[in-house]
Amino acid sequence: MTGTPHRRGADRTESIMRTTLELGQEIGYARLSIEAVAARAGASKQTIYRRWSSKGALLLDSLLSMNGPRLDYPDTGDIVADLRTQIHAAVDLLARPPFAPLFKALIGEAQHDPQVAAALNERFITPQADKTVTRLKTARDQGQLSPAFDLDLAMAILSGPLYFQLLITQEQLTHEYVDRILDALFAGMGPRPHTPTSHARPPSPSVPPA
Amino acid sequence: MTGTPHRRGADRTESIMRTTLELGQEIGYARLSIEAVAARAGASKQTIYRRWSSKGALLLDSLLSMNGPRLDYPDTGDIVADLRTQIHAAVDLLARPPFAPLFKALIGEAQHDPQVAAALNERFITPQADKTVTRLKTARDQGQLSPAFDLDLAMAILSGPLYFQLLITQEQLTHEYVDRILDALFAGMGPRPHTPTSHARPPSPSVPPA
Amino acid sequence: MTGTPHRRGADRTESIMRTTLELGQEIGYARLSIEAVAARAGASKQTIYRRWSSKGALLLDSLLSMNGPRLDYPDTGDIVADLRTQIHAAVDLLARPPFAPLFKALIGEAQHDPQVAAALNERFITPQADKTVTRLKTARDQGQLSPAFDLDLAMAILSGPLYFQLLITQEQLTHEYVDRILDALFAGMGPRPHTPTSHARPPSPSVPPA
Amino acid sequence: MTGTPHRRGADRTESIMRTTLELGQEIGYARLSIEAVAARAGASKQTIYRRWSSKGALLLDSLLSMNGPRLDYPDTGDIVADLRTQIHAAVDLLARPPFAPLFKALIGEAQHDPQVAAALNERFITPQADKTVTRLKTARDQGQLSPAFDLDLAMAILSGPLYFQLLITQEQLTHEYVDRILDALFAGMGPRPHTPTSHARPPSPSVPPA
DNA sequence: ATCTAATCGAGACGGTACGTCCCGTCTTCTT
DNA sequence: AAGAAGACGGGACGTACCGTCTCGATTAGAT
Repeated sequence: MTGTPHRRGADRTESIMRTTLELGQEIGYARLSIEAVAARAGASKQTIYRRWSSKGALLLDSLLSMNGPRLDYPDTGDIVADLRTQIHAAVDLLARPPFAPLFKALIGEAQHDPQVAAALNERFITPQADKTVTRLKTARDQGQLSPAFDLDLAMAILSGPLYFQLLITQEQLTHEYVDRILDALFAGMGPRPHTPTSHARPPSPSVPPA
Repeated sequence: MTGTPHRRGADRTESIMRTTLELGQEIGYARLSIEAVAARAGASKQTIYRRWSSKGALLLDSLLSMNGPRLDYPDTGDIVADLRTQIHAAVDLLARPPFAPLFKALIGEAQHDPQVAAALNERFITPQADKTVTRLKTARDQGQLSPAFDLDLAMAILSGPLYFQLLITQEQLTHEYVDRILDALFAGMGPRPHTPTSHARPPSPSVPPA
Repeated sequence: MTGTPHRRGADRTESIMRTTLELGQEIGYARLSIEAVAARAGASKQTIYRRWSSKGALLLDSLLSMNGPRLDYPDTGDIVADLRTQIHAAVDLLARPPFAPLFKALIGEAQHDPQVAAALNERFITPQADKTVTRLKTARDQGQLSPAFDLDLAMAILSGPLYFQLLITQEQLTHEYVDRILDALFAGMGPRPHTPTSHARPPSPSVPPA
Repeated sequence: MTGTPHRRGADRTESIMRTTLELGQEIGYARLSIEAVAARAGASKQTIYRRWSSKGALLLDSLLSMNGPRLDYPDTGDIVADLRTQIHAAVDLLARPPFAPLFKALIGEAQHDPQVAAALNERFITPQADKTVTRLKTARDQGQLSPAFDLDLAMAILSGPLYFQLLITQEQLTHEYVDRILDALFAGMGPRPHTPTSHARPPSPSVPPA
């Protein structure tokens, strides 16, 4: 007689994902084994393999199941402030413990598992990109964005520097760093009469080109 | 005294690294085993473990040993053109077969192996960043760069979008895409009288030195 | 419920033991590796380690599983003849090819593996000793044995010389040699009027059954 | 610079053998490696391999080099007493710590290494047997031994039971046990008017009862 | 309410690779 | 010339997990 009777379906799915996150946080993704998840979750390996085709797939689902603070854009009318708000939230969730190591590991996994890469894009990156582009479109219509700015590049330009910090240099990703990146991006690298962007401050009456 | 551990030592080292790249290209990093490298290189596992503490460390060394086309900056006087040249070269080497999969896998490995992450930064990323910053400093002194631009962010802003494309969306990284990113970055996202940047065209005599 | 762990369990066990004996005979115990047994038996190493904790334990089980000619004592009424019969059978089985080398190796293993030593005694030596003592008791009651003879020493005195020949001098252990030893033991080393023991000949009507 | 300069020849030989015994006593023969002996003795592996062809050969030499209390027979005129004295000495040396485990291991090694078996016989067993037979011959001439006793069997019959106790049952080998064996052997197993053997007492005038 | 089919926990199984130990040979440098 | 040091190819160790596979016990829905 086992302690708990066999529970089925969604029940099992959910408890396996919860265990995956727990165990992943404790020992790290690299040392996480399906065997160990099964043991800790009181599930059989079959039950896991029935649902997920790989460790990466399991982790992806587990992370997405967190249903953490929804990463949705506010619209206060100030695009830079809104980006800042949203990116701060994303950074808080994904670039800090306890989930940063797992999120990073997931991206690591995507480097040699095309299925994980595809699923990650489909279920997380693209939706996030869509929201960003939508919000930026509104801003462009309001004149807060250079009309020449190529929105297709938005995600790469906005997120790229942050992923770089997260994945490559692996230095701490602070709010202050996010702000500096945003300021630099809005100002541009090119030479011009230095019109100090006001974006680092609370929403000022936007759109005042002379 | 030669400085090298022994002739046969260096010999073995080199042949093991060559085999690692070969085999890694054939079967992919994930399925690459130290056992298999040893077998193909005609070396014993100990000989490999004597030199490298992990598969990641071995791959890092192997990739760096390629001594491929040196990724050094030209200085034609036009910063955008020079960045373009240099980044095109980097993309050709690292974001295309045969090395892209291994380079991606290496970064993947860095996500759960701090030693690999540290070595990657120390031996590849930081030197590359230093060269970039040096070249940008020259450009700033020549007025080709916004004096307000924070050079500490340069690598993140310039490389981030490319790594994003390489690691996250995993879409093809073309020269054309690089150019678009560069243009967008120099123009900036912020609204302003659209002074078309000249960077896509041959170096214009921008701000002569006094 | 069958009592056996599963049909396939017993199957595997049996085929591994058979392979052990085969391979052991071919290449000798010293060069016998669990790795090789696994490979030849088409089993995984884990399957072997699940059942046996060491090479010695595996060999012991394999040898005992032979269920060769049962080494049981006859009782013809003539103790010396019966000992001779039984010891001849034991010698034929354990002191000659194909099993002698493995049996010797097993005893060799017992010299540095207490578990093997204990198991060897418990499962082979002691049972054999018990049978011997039982048969000797009957003989003593019939006056065929010196009443002063210490039965606790029986195994050591009867088997010792044979193990000495087998393990130490490593000369051939012939039936003739066994007979000479038996004669000498029954006669004793001490001086006395040489009453020729009849034991070297067919059972003479010594002490008729009542 | 090493602490001690390279010493040569016999010096090295002797220190390696000493280390072998030391280390063998500490960790047991099974876990004793030539690598470890070399390290502890401050010798190179070559130096060991130059002198000994196997671990067994090294151990044999090391044990024989002890030059312990010479196992030579006294001749007090009482054969049983002399055997007792000599065997007690042998047991004290070889069947007790610290050398028993190594001696047993050596015999174990002889079971799968014919070279060790041959050397063990040639250099230890046979010489010992010769001494025994010589002493027994004297005793026979003095009428202390059955004239029918086959001296070729002497070693097997006298030593066999002790080796049995040492190698097979692996129970403690006490002086008392030795005495009981001697008594039983001299008395013989066969039935006869129970003439209590006097062997446990000082040499009584042997020679048969009329 | 019973039966049947799906699902589960448990864990054996063949397999691959791990990282380690030690083998016996070899090369190099030291004394 | 002899030795210390230790690199080297090789073989095996015992372990960890992989993904697949029985095997009964449990459970839910169809009868």
